[in-house]
Amino acid sequence: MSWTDERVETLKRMWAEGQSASQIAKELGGVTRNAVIGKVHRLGLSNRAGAAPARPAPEAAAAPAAKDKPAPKPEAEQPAAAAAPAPRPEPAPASRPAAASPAPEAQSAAPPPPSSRKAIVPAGQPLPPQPSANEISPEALASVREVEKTAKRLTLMELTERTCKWPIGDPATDDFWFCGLPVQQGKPYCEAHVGVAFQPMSARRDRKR
DNA sequence: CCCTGATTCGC
DNA sequence: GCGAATCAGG
Repeated sequence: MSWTDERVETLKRMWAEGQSASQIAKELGGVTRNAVIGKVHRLGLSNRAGAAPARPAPEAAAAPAAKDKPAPKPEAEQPAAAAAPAPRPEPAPASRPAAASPAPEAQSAAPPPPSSRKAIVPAGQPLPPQPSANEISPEALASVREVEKTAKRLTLMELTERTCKWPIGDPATDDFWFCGLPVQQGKPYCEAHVGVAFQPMSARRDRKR
């Protein structure tokens, strides 16, 4: 795969959106996160908001000796960076593009409690893609079935923070185990199970009787 | 252990 | 220019 304009564009966009290099690599396909990071650097768009610990000076290493080591120029870094001391108006930790709320009218939630309350957190994102369907997507179901074939079949005691805790089988029988595949970070389940565990919203109607 | 980005350097 | 290997940190 090569860095076509299109791919570079996607890279730029996603990087700007705060997507991680691995996510971008996954999206692009055919490249590793290393490749993405390398490209990001070469493109000169490195540090996103203040999240870069910035490797301290690696320090000019030892002796170049006789090899082809042109005189190491101490200062020869990014020319562009220096010229643009980007002022950072918003220290917002969230790198999400502010949701467009064209409706200035009331309607919006978030009734700000007058006071006497601990500062309420700004509130989460507007949960964008919410398919109205309360059904599990066919793909999700399919992948679950697929996954259950390759699951690690862990026992309760074998579960860790990083193993999918999705139960499979009947607890009343020996045929019961936990998925055990690597969890999706921050979630209790693997990707496939997260897909079915966190449904958009369940319209669990009380049975219509 | 999982992840993140940063840097180096042979290609 | 590219990106694997490596590094440093969370």
